[in-house]
Amino acid sequence: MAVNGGKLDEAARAAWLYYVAGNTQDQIAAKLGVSRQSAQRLVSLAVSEGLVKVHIDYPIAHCLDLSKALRETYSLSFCEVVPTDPDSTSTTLGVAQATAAEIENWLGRPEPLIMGIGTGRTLRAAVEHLSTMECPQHRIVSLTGNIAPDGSAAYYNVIFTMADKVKARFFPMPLPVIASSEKERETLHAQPMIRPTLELAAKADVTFIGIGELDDEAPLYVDGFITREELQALRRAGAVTEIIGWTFDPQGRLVEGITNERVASAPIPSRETSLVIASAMGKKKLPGIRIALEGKLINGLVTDEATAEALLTPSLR
Amino acid sequence: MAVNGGKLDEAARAAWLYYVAGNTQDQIAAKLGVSRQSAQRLVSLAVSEGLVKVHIDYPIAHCLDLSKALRETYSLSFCEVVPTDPDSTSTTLGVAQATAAEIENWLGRPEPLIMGIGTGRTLRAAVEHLSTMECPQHRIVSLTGNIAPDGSAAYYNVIFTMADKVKARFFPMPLPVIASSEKERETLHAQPMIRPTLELAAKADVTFIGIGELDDEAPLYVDGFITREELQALRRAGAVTEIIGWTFDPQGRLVEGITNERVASAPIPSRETSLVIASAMGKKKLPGIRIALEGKLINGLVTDEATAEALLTPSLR
DNA sequence: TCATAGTATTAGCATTTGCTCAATCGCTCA
DNA sequence: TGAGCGATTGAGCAAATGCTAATACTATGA
Repeated sequence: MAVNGGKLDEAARAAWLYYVAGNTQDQIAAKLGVSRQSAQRLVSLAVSEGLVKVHIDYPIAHCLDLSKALRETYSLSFCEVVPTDPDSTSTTLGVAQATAAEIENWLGRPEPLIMGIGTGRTLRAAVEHLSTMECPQHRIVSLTGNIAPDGSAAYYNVIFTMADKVKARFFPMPLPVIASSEKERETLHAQPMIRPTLELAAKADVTFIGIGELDDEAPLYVDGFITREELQALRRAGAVTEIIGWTFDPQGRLVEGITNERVASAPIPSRETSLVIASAMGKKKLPGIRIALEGKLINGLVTDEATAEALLTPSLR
Repeated sequence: MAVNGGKLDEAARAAWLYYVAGNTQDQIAAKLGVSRQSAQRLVSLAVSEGLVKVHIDYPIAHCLDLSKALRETYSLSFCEVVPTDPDSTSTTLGVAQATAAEIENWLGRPEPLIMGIGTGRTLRAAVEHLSTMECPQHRIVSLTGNIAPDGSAAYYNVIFTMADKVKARFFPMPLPVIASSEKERETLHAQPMIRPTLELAAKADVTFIGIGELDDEAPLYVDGFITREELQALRRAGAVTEIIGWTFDPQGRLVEGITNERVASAPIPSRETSLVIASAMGKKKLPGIRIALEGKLINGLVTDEATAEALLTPSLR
């Protein structure tokens, strides 16, 4: 650790000399007393370790227009649109960074607040972009259980990753994502360790969530929280999208009778009294995002240009 | 403006594709439908226009140690130490960026606050690194007059530059930096436009200042606020450093009888009830920083490694 | 002491980037 | 209409960067 820390220290220094002071790698090598190649390694290590944060501080007109249009069309309190890289296959590029910036923005406030955190690939990517911060005044509460079907910690439950980066009071949910029966869920929720956490989640000032698909790569199915049969039953019952374990039909209603009665997650916090921000982009998520917007399941959105444009084109449904 | 804005828009997009999405300039050129060289130009334009903000998000152990040591030695409430580039001749490299980040940090808070702003090269460089922000809840007050001896706006009075970047309520001081007599100063200060500004300055929650030398390149002299004779007289009277127009001797006392009676600046706000952060680095500023620290003229500091180390070496005085 | 596995370092090369200079474009004004 | 002039563009090249494969080093255990 000390060795590794020392290495990162050097990497940070090299990256500083490179990006901030504008040195070439040769100059850095000379200053740090290493070879040119080692200097290059240090810089690229710093980049790959996420030590180097780049952001483009200019409101691109088209993105601003889209974000304004989305805010008006769906009466959102918050909306951020990042550029699209047409060739990239990533489903988080840009959105992750912007979400991280918004999370940091909230955590940077001195007055204590409660932040709710959902789950998923996008949110995980966002959390990986967080800076290390000290904010013991805040409470961060997971909205979903963190126990995978095999008993291990669910990988895409981001709260533990977040705890590595941010010093705050964390409230994970030591629960499965979906209980085996409605009764079990009630029992679990009544536990003295769980109840206060659920109450905290309901009081969140701001909440960040992802939006899940229910196609063949549905995260809920891929991660083993539901069976293939349950997935198919959900789809037959009209479920199209999933948010923190809850599945919704195209009208934004919870699909009844299959898994929702057993979902152990907290409900989505109130959109009347708090901010619920979804981060999602990409064609596959489009129907889900639309449902979340039209069903008023969210009142904040981080997405990319291409998705924003599609959301503003009413034609294809 | 529309043309220029459109250009910056493209530049921002190119920079985003380059730095965030990780494209090469050839790929960017293809996506934007321009030549490789044009793409390169757009990216470098974005960099030179300051659209690209890079920061290294890793606490370099040595810098942290120094900042902690400085905090303890001089009972500071705030201290930030940035790396030193041994070859750089800049007197602002790193410190400007770190100061800008700290200013942004304060301005990002939702609760209204009063920020005092001094003057000088370092502060100006810091302000140039600020992002554009909307924060109408805050009030930003200049501690020094902004009228140069020739009647024009004083260049190193940073409040107008800051107003270009940040949307807040600004309170400049339509005064010369040094009045022609003690009496004139009293008259000026009694003016209905000035008095409330001075009162505001005294209530600042946080204040950012630079530290000026009194050698032959003393900013006060170079910018024409004092004559060569006055500079020499100040030095003979023991003055070593200058903060927002006020000159101090090695014990941190105001030097009497030469210019201080005529300085039209607001006093340095209280270090008991507010945070006063100085940004300065470099050998030439060392005596000034020392005086500010030992004389308790400040309770916050942004500096670089080399300067920090020198400040912690008591030997040479 | 020596073998060994894993890690770190170096050399060399292909790619990418930044810069200069000459050519072209587009706009203004006579 | 066309000369003049600044701004923009593209070609070519030198510098900087990133990658790969080969080599050296280090720590561990027999």
